[in-house]
Amino acid sequence: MLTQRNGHTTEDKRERLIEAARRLMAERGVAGCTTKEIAKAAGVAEGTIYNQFRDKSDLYLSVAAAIMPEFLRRLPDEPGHGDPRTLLVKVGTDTIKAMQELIPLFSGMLGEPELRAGVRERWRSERNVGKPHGGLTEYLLAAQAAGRIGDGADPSVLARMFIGSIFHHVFMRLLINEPGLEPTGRKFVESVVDAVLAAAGPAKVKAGAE
Amino acid sequence: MLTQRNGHTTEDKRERLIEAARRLMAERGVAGCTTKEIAKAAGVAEGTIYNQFRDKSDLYLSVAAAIMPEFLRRLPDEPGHGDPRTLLVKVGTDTIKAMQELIPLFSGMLGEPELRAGVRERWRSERNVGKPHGGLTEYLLAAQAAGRIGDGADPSVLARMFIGSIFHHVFMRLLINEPGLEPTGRKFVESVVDAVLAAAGPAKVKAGAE
Amino acid sequence: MLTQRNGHTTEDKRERLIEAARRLMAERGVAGCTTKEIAKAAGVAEGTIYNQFRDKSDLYLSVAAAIMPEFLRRLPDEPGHGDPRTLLVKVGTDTIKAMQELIPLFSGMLGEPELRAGVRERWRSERNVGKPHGGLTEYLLAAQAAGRIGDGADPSVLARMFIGSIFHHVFMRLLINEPGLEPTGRKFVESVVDAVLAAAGPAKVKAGAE
Amino acid sequence: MLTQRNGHTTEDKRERLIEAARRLMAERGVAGCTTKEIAKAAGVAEGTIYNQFRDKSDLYLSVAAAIMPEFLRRLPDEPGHGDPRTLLVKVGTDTIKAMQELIPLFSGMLGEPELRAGVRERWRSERNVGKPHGGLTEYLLAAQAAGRIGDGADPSVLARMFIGSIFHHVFMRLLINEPGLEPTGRKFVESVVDAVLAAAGPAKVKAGAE
DNA sequence: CATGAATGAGAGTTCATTCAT
DNA sequence: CATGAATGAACTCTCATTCAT
Repeated sequence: MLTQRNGHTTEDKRERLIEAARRLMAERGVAGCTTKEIAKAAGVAEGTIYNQFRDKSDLYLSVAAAIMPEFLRRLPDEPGHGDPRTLLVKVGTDTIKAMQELIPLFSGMLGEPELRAGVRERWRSERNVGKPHGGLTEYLLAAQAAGRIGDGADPSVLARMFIGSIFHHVFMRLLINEPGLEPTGRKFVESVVDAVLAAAGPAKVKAGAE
Repeated sequence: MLTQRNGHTTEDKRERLIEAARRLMAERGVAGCTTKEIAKAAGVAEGTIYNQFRDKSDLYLSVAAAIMPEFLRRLPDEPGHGDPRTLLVKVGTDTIKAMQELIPLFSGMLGEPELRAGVRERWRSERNVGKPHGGLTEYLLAAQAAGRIGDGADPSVLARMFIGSIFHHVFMRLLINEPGLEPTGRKFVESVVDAVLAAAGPAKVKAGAE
Repeated sequence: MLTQRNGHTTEDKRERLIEAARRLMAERGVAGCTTKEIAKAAGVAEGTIYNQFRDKSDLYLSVAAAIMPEFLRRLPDEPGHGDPRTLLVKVGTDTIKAMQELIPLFSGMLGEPELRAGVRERWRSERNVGKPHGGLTEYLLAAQAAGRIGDGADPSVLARMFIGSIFHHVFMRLLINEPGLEPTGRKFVESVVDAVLAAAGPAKVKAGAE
Repeated sequence: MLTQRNGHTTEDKRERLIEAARRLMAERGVAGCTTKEIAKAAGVAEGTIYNQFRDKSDLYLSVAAAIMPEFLRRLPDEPGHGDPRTLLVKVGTDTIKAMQELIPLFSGMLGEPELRAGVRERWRSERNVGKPHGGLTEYLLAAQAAGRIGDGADPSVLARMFIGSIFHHVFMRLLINEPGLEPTGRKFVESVVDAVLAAAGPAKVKAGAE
């Protein structure tokens, strides 16, 4: 690993840039984020961005690529254990937190076809990335199979409703910035989870009876 | 009605600008929309924008103000009649169409605090504007009271799930632009409506039995 | 005289425009003065300016032409009477007041050769206009001839020093806007008058001895 | 010294911009001076202005800051030597030259309160800057103390008359641009100096008798 | 590979001027 | 002659990108 004279490695710089861009983009949106600011926040020269990334779009895509795996890792590898309601509430509040970064990022890409093509390209290779309900669908399917939640509804639809509600909730909060909204939105998540479980119908197995 | 030298009326110009901006913003997002392009698309000189609107933000807010009432008008004034499922599917597909314009518009505002403050200001005066689930909540409440849908879930939560699912669906489609997705997304809406009705629980009154 | 339906005469509009332009230009300088503002201040439509004046420059020149005669009228027609010192102090304080309008006007013309050519043209036809020391020179010459002030210096030079001191004084005040400076600058004028009289040398005739 | 790709040094660019702005502003005034022109005259891209200066105002203020020290340096450090008349004539002709740059610069600032505030701010820290008669006052005071000029008048007033006459002279020349006026105005300066010395009264010490 | 001054296309905005009414 | 919406050239300033060091 090459160590530079300032004590940072090259790999470091790339990561620092992604980290800085991620933070700034979550705060101010993509449009309000200049390369100068990102470089300064990362503690590197502006030109360094162009050594590490092809252009600004490439940096954005790398930020997106860095966030998604974390986002998807919210879900348990083994869905059979624990109370589904408790788990879904946890997943929901985690999702709220993650969405606060993801939404400004994605929103800034809407108007730029090239960026969108890039993100599409990158996501094609990764399972479930870009389809945030995908992992959740698998979890719900497994939970239905185990009888831990009802099987009265398509788990894919349940997952979309769950994610969609939270997505919309966070989006509107970012847009309107109502000071009254509770920061984590736990109560909101709980009511959504209850509605999702109600849509699924009665479980075959009592929760917590493992 | 005063006719200007180019054959258009004054009122016309303002409307044409809003119409052009609306179209371009839905296509390319707010950021990818220059005043020059908007003026050209409206068949008007760039300076005319500044006769009709204080600045570009004011034009954006006017576009938003023009879209929202149309969006809210989707809902029936009298919720007691018609099959709830049929109606909700209609509302859902209308919402999909409206969201295709609203989402690029709103997304472009996320990074700009001043725009957001402006939209907040304008919406404060209008009932339900900016809270797209509000009108729907009222409809569902009335439908529950009439026994046309089940009352096993908070109608506000049902409305959020309904709107949220569609919002997220359209957003991701705009982002990923999967050519495979059906344009109107009717099938998607139907499955969401079914899940919402399932979450509400069994209706007291048979649908269509009026 | 043609009377318009709003009760103003055409001549009125021209005067009102000149008056409004004069006020605004003294306040904000020529550059900070738009045709829209001037028209509004005059209570007429913007287009009316172009009925009354060829263009904005023509309006400026008309303002200049309106101010100068007033400025020159400060001097007494018959210089033989009154105490020269008292009179010069009066002339000086009047000049300060006039300069507060003239300097922003002239300053705005410096960078525009066409305006300058216009003002040169107009002033060529009027005696002493544009040579503000000219009238004063004549007064001082007469006062010297009458023995009311000393004849130890060229009256033209004395006049230039007198006017120049005040011009510079007002200019710097407009530039720096020192709040400490007394508004009328009477004390400053008195000291300048004393120095001018000192430069002229002792008078042959005692002041006030007529 | 870092050499940039076009062969100029960085320090060079800043100086070249100030030099170009100074020349153009003296020629055409501040208002008639675009950033595009200044950049072109300096042989630099327009954007470079904004690397070196916060905005156009900052460039103006830097030009002003560059001119003033030169202007003040006209005065001798040791006022006791040389014939006062000869020296004052030299100072006067130097002042005429300097004023040809200073007046267009200052005139352009009259209508812009922010610029004026900026120049006030910068001048507060430098002795005598912005009070062009200040240094001259000190010289005249010393000359009076040495008996080389008369002490019959307040040296501060004498200095103001001297500077004021020249200021007004140059201003009107810039405004009217009479081709007949001699370029340096030496004769004018001589007559002013004579009047100033006359106002001061007879010297105690014969000129040139050191 | 790191740097950051230099670049210039292009953004939003202003404003003197025109002209159909 | 009065009006004021329409006009578009020209302005200041931003910012992703380049490249000599």
